Parts: sequence; C-alpha cells; structure tokens
Amino acid sequence: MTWTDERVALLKKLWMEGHSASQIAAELSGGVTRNAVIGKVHRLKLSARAKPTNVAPRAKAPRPTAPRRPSSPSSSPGHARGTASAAASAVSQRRTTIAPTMGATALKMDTELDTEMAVETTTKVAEIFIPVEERISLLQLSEKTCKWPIGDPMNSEFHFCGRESEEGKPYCEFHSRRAYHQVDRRKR
DNA sequence: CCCTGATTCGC
DNA sequence: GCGAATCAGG
Repeated sequence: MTWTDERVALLKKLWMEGHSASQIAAELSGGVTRNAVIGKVHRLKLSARAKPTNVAPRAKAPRPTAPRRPSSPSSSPGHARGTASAAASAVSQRRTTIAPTMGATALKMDTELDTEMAVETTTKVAEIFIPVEERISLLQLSEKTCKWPIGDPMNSEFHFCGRESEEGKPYCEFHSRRAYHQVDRRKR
C-alpha cells in the first residue's frame, strides 16, 4: 500500500482528532501498522497535537551501537536485562513537574478547608493520632514495597499495600496487573 | 502483559 | 520516503 492523498488526508484528520496511532492504523485499510502511521506522522511533521504547555526536552535519545536488525540469520548472544541498581536509579531519578496552577489550587483549597478542618480536629483529634505508628505512610515506602493506595486519603485508615513488589516495579504482582491491564479499552 | 508515541536506520 | 525494531514511559 502506498500513501495516497486520500490516505494521508484521513491520517491527518484522525491524528488531529486525537486517535491513537494503532486506531488510525486499524481505520486505514491494508496492512498498515501503527509504526507506519507514526513514521508517516513524523515525516509530515505533525507530531504535535494539542500540547499541554509542557514540552520536556527530548534528551532521551540513546544511540545504541547494537545491531538494529540482524540481516543474517546468525544468532547473537543474549543480553541480561534489569538490575537492582537500575531499579534504584530509576526511582531516584524520577522528576515531578507540578504545574503552577495545581499548586495554587491546592493552596486555595487548603485555606478554604482550614476552618472546616479546625472544627473537626478539635472533636476527634484523639482518633487521628492513635494509629499513626502502625500504618504504612508514604515516607515509609521503599523501592520494594507496593505503592498501591488503599482507602480514602482523608480517612485515618488510609494506607498503602506495602507487599513486596517485583523488581523495578512500583506495585506488587497483583496490583501491577490492576494498574496496567486495560479492562475497558473499547469504551473510548 | 497491556498499551502509548519517539527514534533510529537499513532498505 | 518507508516502516520494523527498538526505546522509554504509563
């Protein structure tokens, strides 16, 4: 299949409407893969659709010397994957970008709830402080504890899963599936 | 394991 | 120009 004007036009339309590359690939007839769609999108220089004001510098461009695609059927030695140090650095190198608006909103809500909070605190302050030693707080999480939140953050019973997480994963095996396995993908 | 877009580079 | 392989991330 070739990129006719009609197919390109449809590609542009669907891409601008927010369809994913795989969805567009399915929409276009023929054996078009999502990679083909993405490649075409980049060549057309329309990879930017509705940026949220935030454009992180593309510094994640490694140039692996390893062969991209073996042209000969000779087998190559297997490569080890995933190390403990890699997982640790991945966590420590995490960058959190908080939009100014979020901070302002949080502050505003904080002050708004202040008076309401004060009344509640005076009546049930004892209940709030008792279980603090037993709960798993945010700061007590480590790289090997499941970080799946349980309960309402506003409730004193709020805690994290805390079970052992797989190497390099933020959640335990059970919650990792909950987090990444898409159940209602079709409804979009 | 499911998915997303981004990038590279042999063809 | 094309797109599979690969990467990086949620």
